[in-house]
Amino acid sequence: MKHSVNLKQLSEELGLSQATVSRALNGYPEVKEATRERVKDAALRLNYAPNVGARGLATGRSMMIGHVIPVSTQHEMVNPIFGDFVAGAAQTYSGRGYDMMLKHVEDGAEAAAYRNLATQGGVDGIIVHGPKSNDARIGLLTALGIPFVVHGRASGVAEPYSWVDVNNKRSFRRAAELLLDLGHQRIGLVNGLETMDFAARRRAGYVEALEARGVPVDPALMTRSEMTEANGSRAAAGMLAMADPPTAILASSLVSGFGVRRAIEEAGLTMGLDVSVVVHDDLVSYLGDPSDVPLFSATRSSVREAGRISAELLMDIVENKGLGPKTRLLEAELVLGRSTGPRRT
Amino acid sequence: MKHSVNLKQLSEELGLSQATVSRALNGYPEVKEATRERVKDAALRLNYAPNVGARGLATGRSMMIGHVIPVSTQHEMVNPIFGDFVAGAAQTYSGRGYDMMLKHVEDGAEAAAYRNLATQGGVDGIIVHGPKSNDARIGLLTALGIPFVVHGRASGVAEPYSWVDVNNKRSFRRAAELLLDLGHQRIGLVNGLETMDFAARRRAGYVEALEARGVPVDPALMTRSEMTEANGSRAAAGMLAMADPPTAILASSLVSGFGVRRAIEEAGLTMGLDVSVVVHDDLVSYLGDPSDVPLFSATRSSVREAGRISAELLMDIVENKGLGPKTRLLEAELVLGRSTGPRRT
DNA sequence: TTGAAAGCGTTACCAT
DNA sequence: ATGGTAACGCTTTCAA
Repeated sequence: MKHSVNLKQLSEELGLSQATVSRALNGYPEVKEATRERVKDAALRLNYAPNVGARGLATGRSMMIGHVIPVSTQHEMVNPIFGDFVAGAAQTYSGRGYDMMLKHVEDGAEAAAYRNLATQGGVDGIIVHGPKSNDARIGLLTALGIPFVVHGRASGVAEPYSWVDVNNKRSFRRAAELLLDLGHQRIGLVNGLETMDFAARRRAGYVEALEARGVPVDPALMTRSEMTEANGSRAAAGMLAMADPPTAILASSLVSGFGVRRAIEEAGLTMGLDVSVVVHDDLVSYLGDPSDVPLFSATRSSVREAGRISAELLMDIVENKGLGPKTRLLEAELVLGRSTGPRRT
Repeated sequence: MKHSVNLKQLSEELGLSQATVSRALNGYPEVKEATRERVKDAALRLNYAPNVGARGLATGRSMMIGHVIPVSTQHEMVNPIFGDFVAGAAQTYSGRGYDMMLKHVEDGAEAAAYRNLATQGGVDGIIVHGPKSNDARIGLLTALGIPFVVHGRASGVAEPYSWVDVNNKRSFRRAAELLLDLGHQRIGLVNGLETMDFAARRRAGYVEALEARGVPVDPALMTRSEMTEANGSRAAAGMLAMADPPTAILASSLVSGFGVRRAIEEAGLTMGLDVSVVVHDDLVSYLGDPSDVPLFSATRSSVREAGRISAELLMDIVENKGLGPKTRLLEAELVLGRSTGPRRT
């Protein structure tokens, strides 16, 4: 049983030309209103929907935006914020008639994958996830001439490009300032991998705050590793075992914050009393009321918002509503947990 | 600057016909090896990639699988397992030359959206997420004749269809049996919304276990609500406030498990001592070593595996490698936490 | 206000 | 082993 028709069949059924039917359906003004209604009815009745491939061929636009899933084969963790970002973006696309394509790319084949994505005509634009400080993809996509927006920034890239990012640097400067205000002089930083641009910015903010107060920056108090609980725990444990341990720790994510908490407990210390902890989180959390949970809060909606904004920006670029590269700097969420003055100074 | 060519330009450059070039690139055996090499080189050099729309038109296949994002506008929570499932699926698609399209659908427009998805020729198959016990989408997609695989099952649907599911019922039967073995007679169930098929199955397993032992099933000990921390907490608090409170609680997810734990603490009780807790989890967790965490463990990889299996199954169906509907029943992860015998009986 | 026909970039059938 | 050419289903220019 055939459950749908194509344009030709629809037009024959109506006794109209394909051209007229197409115009009627696409809202061209020159079509008589009566005709348009008749066409719309028939389209609905016969279950007509234009073939996307054919339409793409004819218009040169695919109405599709590509996202590349940021999974490295080495550490096979899917970034937990990815789901929410994508959900926000997809919703926004759908509102303007676009769809979203998700592409999985193996580690080695990165360049080829982006090149194909840009060449195959399958997508009108691309969102770049998880930029490194000096990310080759930006140059590549610029050269290829396909519209793209980076979620995050690449500090090492000189040429202009469009991005949407959270204010990581200021967020970490503020967090450090807060701890400094409380009297802490030795503040540990448990950071993510600093090849990732966001992590580098976070450290910069932290360092900036210390230097502004003349507090020495101790490299031994700055760790960087993938943001897992185990790493956070290891990093914090190392610091706490020092001869001159930190009285406060600034953790770069919900996940490493878990590890930090664990390390503090295992060291026989009390969080918020012996050691203050501040966690930055643009991460997925499933906990409801922050007041019940000392360590972190839920910021899922902010990630979705970032997805929405990036999507909007990219579609504008695709549709040429904006000329040069555009950017959006968002507020970072800063979650304060158990932050008191130093105790054992 | 043009950075890529189409088939025509490529063939002209080579002095060959488009047909030959196409065959060479698509691995047809009748092409002379020397020619094939020459073509491949040129394709790489001139940055040729076949236009997906045109190819789709010609072949009748889009090499794309559609997923519909399960976000209801009411409770705007993206299911946390979605990200991992999708990552597993995307990886599998990519291995066989498929891509993944993610479609956001507003609550009201469900039917129309699936109908278009099936009609537009944009996808070769569909994965259905979050089935209700009597899910209309299954009948719709079957009628439309497009290949699809359901992640989960719809108990109320009589017609055959393909699905991949976790053994929720047996998992909950076992969990309840475990608690019964420990001597518990009053076991609370904090379940998800039972319009969702998985939640109904979970309750069935729980009830089955109790009835098999002749333990009365108390409706007051069975709650159902969306699986959030707040709901889990509310549900557990209600039970604990009863004249005859449960000595053990079976929670339907990591998230509600959090809430249960909170309620127990707030009631001034001790988990594992006053109240035992067992959590079922096919959910995302970011914690490393389960031994450190009494309540739950990480099962992210199992969700990705489900994504992989569903993807593989669907592609087989699309490619007609299997005839009738096929199914796969997976082991459910059952996480035991602080489960001791009843204390205050 | 409508129709005819020329693409859009492939693949696949039929020749050679 | 290779070439010519008709689809595939749509949009859009040009005519009427």
